Amino acid sequence: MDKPLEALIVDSILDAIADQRLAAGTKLGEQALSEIFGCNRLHVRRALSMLTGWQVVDHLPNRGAYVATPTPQDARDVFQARRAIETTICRNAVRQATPADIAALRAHLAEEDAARGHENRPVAIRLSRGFHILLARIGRNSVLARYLDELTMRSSLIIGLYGTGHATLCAEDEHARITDAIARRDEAGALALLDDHLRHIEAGIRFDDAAPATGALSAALRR
Amino acid sequence: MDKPLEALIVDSILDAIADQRLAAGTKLGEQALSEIFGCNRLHVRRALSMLTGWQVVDHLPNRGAYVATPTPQDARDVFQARRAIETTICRNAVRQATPADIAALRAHLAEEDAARGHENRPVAIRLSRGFHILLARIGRNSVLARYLDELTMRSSLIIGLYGTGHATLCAEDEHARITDAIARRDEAGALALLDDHLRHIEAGIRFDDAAPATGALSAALRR
DNA sequence: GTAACATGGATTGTTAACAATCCAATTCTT
DNA sequence: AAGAATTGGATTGTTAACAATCCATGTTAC
Repeated sequence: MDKPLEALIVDSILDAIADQRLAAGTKLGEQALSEIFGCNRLHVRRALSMLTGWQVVDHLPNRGAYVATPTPQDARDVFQARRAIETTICRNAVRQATPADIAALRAHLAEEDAARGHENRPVAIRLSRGFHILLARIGRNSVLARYLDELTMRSSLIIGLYGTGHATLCAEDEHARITDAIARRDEAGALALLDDHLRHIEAGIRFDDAAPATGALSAALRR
Repeated sequence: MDKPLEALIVDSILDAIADQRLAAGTKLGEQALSEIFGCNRLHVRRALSMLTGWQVVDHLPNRGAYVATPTPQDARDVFQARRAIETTICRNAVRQATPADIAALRAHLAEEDAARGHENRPVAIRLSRGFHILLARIGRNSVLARYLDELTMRSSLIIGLYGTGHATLCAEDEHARITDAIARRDEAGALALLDDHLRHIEAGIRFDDAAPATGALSAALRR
C-alpha cells in the first residue's frame, strides 16, 4: 500500500457527509484533522483540495475549509443533473443487468428493509444512497457513476440543509418497484418510476430554514 | 487578485488540451512547469492535483504526472455521458434562451465560419468546443455546465488519440441548424439535431492506432 | 454604554532543505 | 558481444521552520 493516506481522509469525510454526520458549514480545520488522522498537515491539505474538487468543500483563502452549503439554485441544478444522469444509468441497467446484478439489487433491498426496522438513521441514509450507487455500477458507465457519486453526496448536504421531515428518508418501496421493473426489462416503466422517485425526493425540500452549522468534528469522523 | 496562480496554470494546461496542442501521454514534469510559469514547484503540484480531479491528468506515484490517455471504454462512456448531459442542456436552452442568447449563438457561428476560412486548426477546434460550452451556459445549470467542460476536454483527448481525419472538425452547419431550432423553440428538432451531431462526432473515431505521446511542452503552453 | 482601535493567539500559506524513489548510462561478468 | 548488476543524475515526496493573515479579546476614547 503506497499512499492510501489522503484517500483515507477523503473517504472518511465523504462518508461522514453522505451519512449526514457532517453538516453543511462545519469548519474543517487543518490541525484538527491532522490530529484526528494522526498525519502531517500537508496530507490534510491535499485531501481538502480533492474534496473541493468534489464540490462538497468550500475553500476560503486564509480562512480555511468548510463543508459546502449548497444554495437553493445549487439544489435545483443538482437534482436536474441527477435526473439527466440517472435516466441514462437506469436505461443502461435495464439493458445490461445480469441475473447476478438483479440478485445484488434484491439483496440490497433486504438490507434496506432490515435497517428501516431498526430505526438506525445514519445506516438507513447510507443504504438509501447505496441503491442509487449500485444502480450506477450496474449501468457500467464509469463517467456517469463518478458523477452520480458526487451528486448523491451533494444531495445529502442539500437534504440535511433544506429537507423537511419526511424527505430525509422517502418511500423505499420505490426502490423495490424500480428493481422489479428492471428485472422484467420494462425500460419505460423503470424510467418513469425513477423519475417519480427523484421528483419525490426533490419535493421533500423547502428553501425556508437554513439550519446552523454547529458540528463536533472528531465525533462525526469516528468510525 | 490573490492567487490566480495555480488557476492560471490549470487554465493554461486545460486550454492546451482543449486545443489539442498537448497530446495524450505527454509528461508534465514539475520542474519544467515551474520554470515555464516562473513559480514555485508546490503551485505546480497543486495545479496538477486539480487536473487529476478533472480526469485529464494521470498521476503515477513517484513517476510524475502525464496527460491522460483515455481508453476506448473511457471514450464510449464519455460520449454517452455527453449525450445524457447535453440533451438536458439543450432542452434548457430551448426553453430559456433569451434574444440576447440567440444573438450570442449567431455571433459564435460567424466566428466559426471565419475561422474555418482561415484554415487555422487550433482556433477552429477551440471554437467548435466553444459552441457546446456556450449552449451549456445558456442552459443555466452550473452543474451540467461544469460536467460538460470536463467532458469536452476529455473529448479533445479522445479525438486527438483515435480521431480519423474528418472527425477532428466535423460539419459545422450542424451547429447552425441546432441554433435555428433553438431560435424557433423547436424542442424536439433541436434535441434530434444535437443527438445526430454527437453521434457524428463519435462516428469519427476508430480504436485502431494509438498515436504516440511525443510533445514539446514549453511550445504547447506558449500563448 | 457604544464604537473604534490596538494586541495576542491561532490558523493558514509559503519557502527551502532533505530524504526516497526511479531511470539511464556504464561497467563487469560470462 | 549480450545480459545483468551498479552507480550517478534527475525527479518526486516529505518534513520542518518561517512569514502572513485573520479572529477574538480587551482597551481606550467619546
